[in-house]
Amino acid sequence: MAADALSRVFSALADPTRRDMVARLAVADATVGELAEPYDVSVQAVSKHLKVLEDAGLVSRSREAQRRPVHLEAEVFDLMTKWIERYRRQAEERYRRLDDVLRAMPDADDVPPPQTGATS
Amino acid sequence: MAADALSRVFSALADPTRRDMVARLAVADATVGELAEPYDVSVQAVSKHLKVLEDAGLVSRSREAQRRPVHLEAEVFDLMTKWIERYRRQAEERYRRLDDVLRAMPDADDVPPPQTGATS
DNA sequence: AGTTTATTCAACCCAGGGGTTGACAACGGC
DNA sequence: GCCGTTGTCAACCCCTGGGTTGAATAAACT
Repeated sequence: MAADALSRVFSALADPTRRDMVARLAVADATVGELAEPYDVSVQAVSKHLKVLEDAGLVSRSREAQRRPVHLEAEVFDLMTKWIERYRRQAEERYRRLDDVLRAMPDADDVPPPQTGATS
Repeated sequence: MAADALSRVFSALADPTRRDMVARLAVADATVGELAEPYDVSVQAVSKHLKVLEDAGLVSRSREAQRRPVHLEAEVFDLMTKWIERYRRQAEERYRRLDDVLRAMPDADDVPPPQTGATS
């Protein structure tokens, strides 16, 4: 579901096990078996997690003999950081602007003017 | 599930509708009704989405008459960006180091030395 | 007090996610 | 050629997530 790339990346990283895998893959490539070892789940489950990460573009696998070493693809992170930064900045700017407004009118709390209050 | 904060944030943003809400809230606070208007889902569904965003710490609601204006809390973004940047940097550094290694040994492809090959 | 407006709560439905086990495919080693 | 290793596919189970509808709460308006 939610076929778009950004959703897939966020969704992939919403799982602590998968985040941990990413963390470990940042240090070094690894095989499925190696990745599975620390967790007490089946290798199949880990394989599924890897598929999720792969579909999100976070990871690539190169066939090498019967091993399938897993490699972290860090570029996809940009997709997220760009999205996040965009709205973070927007929100911060809005906050700053609000500050300005408040500073500019130090008096007008909420009190509507007693008459002719058509200032929507 | 996955009670940890980071999982909640990633999970919250894994939904396109919720990301769109965040995008709109970056521009201005809004009420539930206002937020619901563009989407063709029930107001209840939107209310649920907001609960998810709130549990993730991405938005806050202040009671004001019978309205519950929704406000974006951008600080939580830091949680994600920190996580992401950490592993992105690590991965990039590793990549750089690999480059160095490859540049340092321009000859040794894969070919193991024909004898006394105990160099694991 | 009664009605309207704004929002949430509760119960339910269905699809998908994460887990399992068991069988299968693809290789390298002997 | 056969066996062991490595990984995936398939079927299944259970639970959560997003959606629905209907009722309940809360506050303003009249």
